[in-house]
Amino acid sequence: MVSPKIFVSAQAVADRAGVSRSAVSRTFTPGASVAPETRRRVLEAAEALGYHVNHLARGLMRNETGIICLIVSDLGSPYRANLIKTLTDELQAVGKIAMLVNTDRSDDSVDAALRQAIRYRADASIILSGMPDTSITDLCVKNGQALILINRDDSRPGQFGINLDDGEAARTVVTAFLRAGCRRLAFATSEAGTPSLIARENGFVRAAGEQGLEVIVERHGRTGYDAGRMLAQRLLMRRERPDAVFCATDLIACGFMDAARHQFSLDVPKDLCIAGFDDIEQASWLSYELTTFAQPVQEIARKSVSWLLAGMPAEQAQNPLTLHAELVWRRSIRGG
Amino acid sequence: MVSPKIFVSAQAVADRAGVSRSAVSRTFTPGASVAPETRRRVLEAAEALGYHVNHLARGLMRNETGIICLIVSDLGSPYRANLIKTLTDELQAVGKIAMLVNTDRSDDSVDAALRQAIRYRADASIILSGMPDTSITDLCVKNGQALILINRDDSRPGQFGINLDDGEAARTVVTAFLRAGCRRLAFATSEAGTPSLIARENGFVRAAGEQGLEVIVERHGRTGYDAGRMLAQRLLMRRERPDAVFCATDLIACGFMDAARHQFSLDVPKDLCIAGFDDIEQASWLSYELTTFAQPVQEIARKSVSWLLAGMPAEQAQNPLTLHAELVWRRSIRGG
DNA sequence: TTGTAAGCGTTATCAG
DNA sequence: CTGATAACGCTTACAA
Repeated sequence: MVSPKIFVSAQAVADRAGVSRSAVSRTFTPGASVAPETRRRVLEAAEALGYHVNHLARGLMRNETGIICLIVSDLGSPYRANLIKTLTDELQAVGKIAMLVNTDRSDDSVDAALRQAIRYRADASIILSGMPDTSITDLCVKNGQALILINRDDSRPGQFGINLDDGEAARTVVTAFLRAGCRRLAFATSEAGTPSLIARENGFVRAAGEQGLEVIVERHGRTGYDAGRMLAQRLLMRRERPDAVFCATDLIACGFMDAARHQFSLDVPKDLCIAGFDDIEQASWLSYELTTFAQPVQEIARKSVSWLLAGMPAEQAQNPLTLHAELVWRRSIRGG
Repeated sequence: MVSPKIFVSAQAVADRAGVSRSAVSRTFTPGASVAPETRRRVLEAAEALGYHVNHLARGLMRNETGIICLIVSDLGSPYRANLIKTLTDELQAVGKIAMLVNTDRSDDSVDAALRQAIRYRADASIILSGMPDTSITDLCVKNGQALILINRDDSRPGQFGINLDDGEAARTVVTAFLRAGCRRLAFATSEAGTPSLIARENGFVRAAGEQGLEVIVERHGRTGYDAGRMLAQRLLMRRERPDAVFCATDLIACGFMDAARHQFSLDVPKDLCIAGFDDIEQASWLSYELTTFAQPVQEIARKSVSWLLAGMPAEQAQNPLTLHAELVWRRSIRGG
């Protein structure tokens, strides 16, 4: 950094407008009482000088910075990118600003991220992936920092959790597979062990069990396209090849489908039915036309923001909010 | 916001450790001189109290906040998401933090974003899309805010520009198409009019012209998959169907390829050669295997950050930096 | 409605 | 090496 950084201050504006600096402050404080004429002169001077309120100093006094910290891993994936996009949109719409912390590098980096949030006195942190230590989340809550956990499944007091009904989605898939005449069910997932992935797996195995069917569960690597290809490799080489696969995410499903078609020359959905989860953009592409569950991204973002503004509704104080993931029917399962 | 927000201050730590607050400050300032014993006691007290330096206050004094503002549209697209991910990674590695502003909503929102950057006294802004008014960029530069423009093609003094050699890439494509025996060239692009898209178009038309070939340029809608499908619809219904298409981005190429195969039953690359640009993850998926140009994302991020830290190298003071986009050869062009 | 003055949590300066 | 003191740019009683 070489720059001089000489920003214009409220004092300078006050001098030019011939008023006190409090008058300047009030002009830029919504709802403060200031005479129209004073206001006009202040705004004129501010415009001429290129004045912008220093939000750092303001945050120092007001004890509210307007900064919301987004803590996220796997930011490059379509689902996450979309969620971030929607969240920043909603935040900006109410005058907040997003601070972005990427936790791809290491495992304890969620803690580090949360510490950053505290240092910048963020009004809240939204955790989209990874689990922080309770010690540090306690610190956040103690310091009055709101904490929102998305798809993380746990619900400690003082935190706001949003989850999906992965269990119900899993039941829906089993029904669809059965109706398509499938009997040999498989679940393809990664080794990540994320709460939502686990919920989908357990839900699927249980629902299949209730129909008297056993599920082959295969897991491999990091959640993504390559994992899907690898999982197909393993599952489709079996003697008793599955005829229906529920993939933990759409990315896995895309990889799985590609391997099934291009490497095993299978016809989807004739030889093999596939379902995914997330409804990423690629799921609707002509090469996939994947039947999947849509994450209610918009609603997740809206609920989060409204909670930030209005405080936690009493009903949610203890239990996390559970939203519905809607089935999007496309061609990867027979007989829609 | 309901929360009380009682953060612990340096004073509290000083009291507990039995030292002055300057001692506390020095303990957390890299390179400041403080006795080991004092340091130990301060750290102990800080740990016990859960103290974290207030970066807002620090920024106020130091005139350096550590905040870098990322201004971006189309954040959900694979290329942009990946760039953001890489940039935040690189920024965090040197102790900076990213502030994210989404400019999808309106056209003048880049200006609004830049104003946010000023309000929070960001050390720099990195503009990944859209063009701000010169009036506001001048304001940034005047205030000592560094400004980095990526793929924006212009180069005003005090700003740091990074571009790709789209022209050379275009020449390379023409050569590849000719070698594959293609004669009827087309360029598929959106109506966005982004500098890089225009550079690719002009470069392609020119390079083809040098070989005595004319290019059919078709443009439609917003840059993305759907535009690609639509463009295929138009181009492939022509009497003289093109036998080679250069798509302005990979997303367009994916849509184009899908439409060509699934709606026009064409064989890629036998009936039709396709090239894209960006090398997004999907380009390597088995359903596409798209020949494309890789954006040097890592290098873009590295250069940006190093410029932030070290200041602008003299050679780049006037001219933007031009990086090379490497051809990634896959199966969508015949005869690699 | 306005100005004055105190204070937010830091860091930089400067004696000791 | 340490501690007092003065900024930094703002908001907000409080008094005028």
